[in-house]
Amino acid sequence: MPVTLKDIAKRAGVTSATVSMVINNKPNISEETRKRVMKIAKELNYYPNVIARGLATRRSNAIGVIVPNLASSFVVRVLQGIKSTNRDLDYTVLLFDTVGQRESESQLFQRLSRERRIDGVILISSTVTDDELNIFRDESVPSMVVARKCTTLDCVYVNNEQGARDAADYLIGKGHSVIACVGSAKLGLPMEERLAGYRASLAAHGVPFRQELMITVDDDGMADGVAVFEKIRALQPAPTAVFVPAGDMVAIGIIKEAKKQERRVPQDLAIVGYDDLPAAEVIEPSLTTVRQPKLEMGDYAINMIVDKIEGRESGLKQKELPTKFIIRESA
Amino acid sequence: MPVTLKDIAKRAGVTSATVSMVINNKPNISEETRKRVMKIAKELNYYPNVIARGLATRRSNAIGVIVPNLASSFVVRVLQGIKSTNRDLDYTVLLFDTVGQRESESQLFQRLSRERRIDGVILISSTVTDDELNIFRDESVPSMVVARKCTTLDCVYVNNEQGARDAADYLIGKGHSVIACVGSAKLGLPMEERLAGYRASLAAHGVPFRQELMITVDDDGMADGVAVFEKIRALQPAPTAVFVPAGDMVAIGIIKEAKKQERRVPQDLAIVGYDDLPAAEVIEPSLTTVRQPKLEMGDYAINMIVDKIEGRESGLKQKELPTKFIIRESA
DNA sequence: AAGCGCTATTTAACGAGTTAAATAAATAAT
DNA sequence: ATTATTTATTTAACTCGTTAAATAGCGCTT
Repeated sequence: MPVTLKDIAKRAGVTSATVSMVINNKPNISEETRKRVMKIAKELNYYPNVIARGLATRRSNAIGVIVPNLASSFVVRVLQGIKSTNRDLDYTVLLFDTVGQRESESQLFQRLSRERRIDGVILISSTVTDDELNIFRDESVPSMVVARKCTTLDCVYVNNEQGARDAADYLIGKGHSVIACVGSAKLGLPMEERLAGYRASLAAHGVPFRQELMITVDDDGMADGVAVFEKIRALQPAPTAVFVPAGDMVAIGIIKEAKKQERRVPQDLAIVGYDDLPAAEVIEPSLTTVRQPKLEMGDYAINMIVDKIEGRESGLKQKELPTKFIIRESA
Repeated sequence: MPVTLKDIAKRAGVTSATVSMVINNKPNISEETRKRVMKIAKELNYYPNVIARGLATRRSNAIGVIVPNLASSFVVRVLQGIKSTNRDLDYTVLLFDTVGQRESESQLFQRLSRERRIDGVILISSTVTDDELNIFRDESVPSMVVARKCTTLDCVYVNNEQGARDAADYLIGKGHSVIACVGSAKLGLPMEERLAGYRASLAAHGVPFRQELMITVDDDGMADGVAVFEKIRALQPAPTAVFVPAGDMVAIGIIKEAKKQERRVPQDLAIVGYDDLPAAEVIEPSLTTVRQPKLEMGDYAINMIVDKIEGRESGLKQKELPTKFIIRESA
C-alpha cells in the first residue's frame, strides 16, 4: 500500500489538509510544520496520487496526443519534438493513434476529455476536416492541430505554398521547364497549398502550366513512387524534373525505380521531395527536398498547449513556420 | 460540466449506485431499470470518469511505455506493435522517454506506479541492468522488458546468438573468411550475444577468430558508420566482408562511405546489418540484414502484460522470438 | 397472519486528495 | 486589559465513482 497524505499526517501530528497544503506550497503554514512534514514525506518516500488529486482538482496533468499513424516518420518526428520539450513541463503524454480505428478523431477526443479528463490535446493531422475541428473547439479543452492551418482552432503549420515555390523556383532556375508534379490524395489542405505554390512559381517565371504533368498517388509510401515512375516515363512532353509534394518516401520510390531503369538522377531526371525525412539522406543520390521543421512544430505545440492550460496564453494562435529548402544531390 | 452518474440517477429516479451497477453490467438489476438507465445514459452522452473510477477501484486502465529514445526506428516499430494490438485491449498508453532524463528507468517507473497508479509497464530497453530490473519486480506492478533477456522479470527478446550466427554463416558460405565485425558500446547484453554468435559461427566453420577485426562504435547512427569505415580500410588482413551487429544505421553509414571511396558493395566489401529497419530498403545496394520481429515483440508485450493485469497469466514469462535473415543486395 | 427467501434498490463508507469556511492561538492596536 | 487582526490549523464538504451491507418489496409456505 503506497503512502498517503493521511499516513504523513498521522506521523506529523497534523491533519491531512495541512499536509496537502505543505506539499502544494500553499501559504500560511508555519516554517516548523512545513519542515517536519517535508521531512516525513521524504522519509516515507511519498508521491502524491495524481488520480486522487485529479479528481479533486479536475485536472489530470495529462495531454492527449492523437496521431494518424506511427508508421509515418513525419509524425514520429513531431512526436519526438513534443516529448523532448515536454520533459520540463511535467505533463504525461497519452498516445493514441487513429489508424484503423472506428472512432473519428473528434469522437476519440470527446471520449478522452470526458473519460480521462485530459487537460489538452494535440492532434497531428493534415487531413482533419473543419467540421471535425469544430467539435474540438466545442469541447472546451485546449487543443492544437499540427500540420494544418485552420481558422477555428489553434494550430501550427508550415508555409506550404512558399515551400513548394522554393522547390519549383529552384528547378526552374536550373533550366527545367517541363516539371512533373506528384501529389498525394491523402494530404488534404497542405497538398492544395503545395500545388498552388508550384503553379505560382511556374506563373511567376512564365513557364506554362500543363495539367497532364500533374500526377496523384493514393498514399505516401515508397511503393507509390515506384509505381508512379511508369506514369512519369509515359508523359508527353517528357519531364526533365519531378517535384514530389507527396513527400520524400514517394520521391525515394521514384529515384529507386529511375535508377533501376537506368535514368540518371539528376542528369536525366531531377527530383525534389518534400518533408526531409531521415531517409532523404540515405538514398543515393541524396534527396533535395523541402524541409518541414518537425521538431519545432512539436515543440511549439506542446509549449502553446501548456501555456493555454495554465492560463498564460489565450486567444486563437495560428503559428506559421517557414520551410527550408535543402539542396542535396537529386536536383 | 460533463454528465455524471448522479445526473443520470436523478433523471431515472434511482440512486447513483444503481446506475453504476447498470453501467458495469452487474447482476440483480431489473430489466426495466436497466433499459431506462441505459437509455438516459445514451441520451446524455455519458462517459464514465475514468479518474474517479480509478480512484475507487485502484485500477487506472493505463499502461506506461518507457522508451529510451524516439529517434530510434527500432523503438518506434516496437511501439507501433504495441499500439496496433492495444487497439482491442482498451488500455491507455502513457508514453515516456528517458533520453536526457535525470531519472533512471526504475525511478521513473516507481514514480509512475505511485503517482499514476498505472496497471502495468512496458520497458523497451536492451541496456537496463539487473539491479534496475529488480526494482521493477519489487514494485508489484506487472512489467515487461522488450529487447533484452532477463531472469527476474517478464521479457520478450530475440535469439541474438542465432541471428548473428545466421549472418556469419551466410558470409562464410559465400566464401568470406576475413569478416570484420562492428559492435556497439550501447547495446548491452544483446550485443554480447550477437558477438558470441559471430564467434560461434566462425568456430563451427573452422574460420580463425581475429581480435583485430573487432571494431566497436559508441553509438548506433549513420555517422558512426561513416567514421568507422576508415578503421575497416586500415585493417590487416583486409576484410572482404563486414558484419554489423551494431545495427542497420551503422551498416548504412559504412555502405555510404564505401561507395564514396569507390569500393563496390558487395563485390569488394560485403556488408550485413542487424535489425532490418525501413532504411535497409532505401539504401543502394539494399541491405542484407538480420530482421528482428519488432512489431511481434510489441504485440507480445502488450498482450502479455494485459493478461497479467487481468489475471489470465501468471508466473515468469520469458519469450524468445526468432530472427529472420533477410538477403538483399549488400551481401 | 407470521415467517421465509428472493430480488431489486438504497445506504453509507471508501478511495486520496483539495479547498472554502470555521476556529483557535498568537500578535497588534486602542 | 480588551478588542481587532493576523496566522496557523482543523473541520467538513466536495470530486465521481465502487461496493459491502442493510433494507424494502413481493410472492410463497405453513
